[in-house]
Amino acid sequence: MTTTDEVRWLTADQLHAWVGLLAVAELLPAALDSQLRREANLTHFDYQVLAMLSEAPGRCLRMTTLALRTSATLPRLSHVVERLEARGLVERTPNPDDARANDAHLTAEGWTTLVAAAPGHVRTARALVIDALTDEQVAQLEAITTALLTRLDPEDRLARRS
Amino acid sequence: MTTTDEVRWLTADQLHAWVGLLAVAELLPAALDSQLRREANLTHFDYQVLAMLSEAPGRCLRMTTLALRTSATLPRLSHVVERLEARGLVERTPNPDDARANDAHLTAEGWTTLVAAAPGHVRTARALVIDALTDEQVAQLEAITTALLTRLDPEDRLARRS
DNA sequence: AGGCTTTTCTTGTAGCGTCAACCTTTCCGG
DNA sequence: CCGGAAAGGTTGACGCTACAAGAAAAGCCT
Repeated sequence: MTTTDEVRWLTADQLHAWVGLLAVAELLPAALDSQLRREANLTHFDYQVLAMLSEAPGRCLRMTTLALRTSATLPRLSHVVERLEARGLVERTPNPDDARANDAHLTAEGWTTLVAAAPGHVRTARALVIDALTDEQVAQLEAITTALLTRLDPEDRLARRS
Repeated sequence: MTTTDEVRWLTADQLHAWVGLLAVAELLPAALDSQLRREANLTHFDYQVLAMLSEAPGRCLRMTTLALRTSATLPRLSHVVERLEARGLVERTPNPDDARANDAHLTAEGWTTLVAAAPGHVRTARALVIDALTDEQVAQLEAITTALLTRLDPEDRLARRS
């Protein structure tokens, strides 16, 4: 895999931005997990699953669609939904149109759990990210993440609800 | 923990930036792990450990210092170094000045492993992040991550080599 | 010096994610 | 139709991380 090309090392500015991004990518998920574990006994990924279901029509999505919306692999989602189902927050039912597919839908208890967890989560999002930036920086961040996702997620599988 | 204050929900712009950042924080570490696993049989965290040691004077750091430099908990580092030591990439020796402390230092084999892995890693960093952004955006990203780290890492434990 | 706290690091366990293998069902070419 | 390939999910095993507990040395206070 080592081409004969010379390596183009990073400049000091580029290195700073790179190291900063790595640190954020390392610390942010841990911080979100920690807060949600404490206050709602949920993983951040659990929360995302419940949130995506809550926004879907009928609060119901096929497993594959849900996996794409949450940027997760199918085995991972399968395991997580299995646990959420054991806790009564989600239910799986066979899809009537396609016997291969399974529909995951949010239970009433899952809905109340999500509603109870949401305020604390949003507060954390503000405290750690949004309120630490100027409005201009928020706009810049949106443009930057969009650019990065074209590389990180070429098929653009992410939720584009608009 | 639910204060009586009303929740300040996110605006559409803020939500976009937030969701984008979450997706990046989810996908970037996975992509880096994947590339390094394939080409060098290293975790991205393994790589960071080796890289930090390589930059230290004498290619040697105390475990606690190394943990701070890599934003890791001490148990995590202890386990990782144990595996790296089993592979001959790192060695642990008791610190002569403080009998509680252990020094981790890079072996010759660890150095060659790191040197072999570095070009591919830098290429990935460019392909996924740096080359996807304009110079102006790189500067913006550096400012944004710096602002975020004051919240995510209040004690500012991260490497500040300058 | 004696005892208490703090620091430093290791260990063990439980939980979560990845990977490979597998089983169905559906699609599609001939 | 029928047989092979693809799509949709599940399962089990393995590896890594967090958390809690513990051991040992250093610092501190009197």
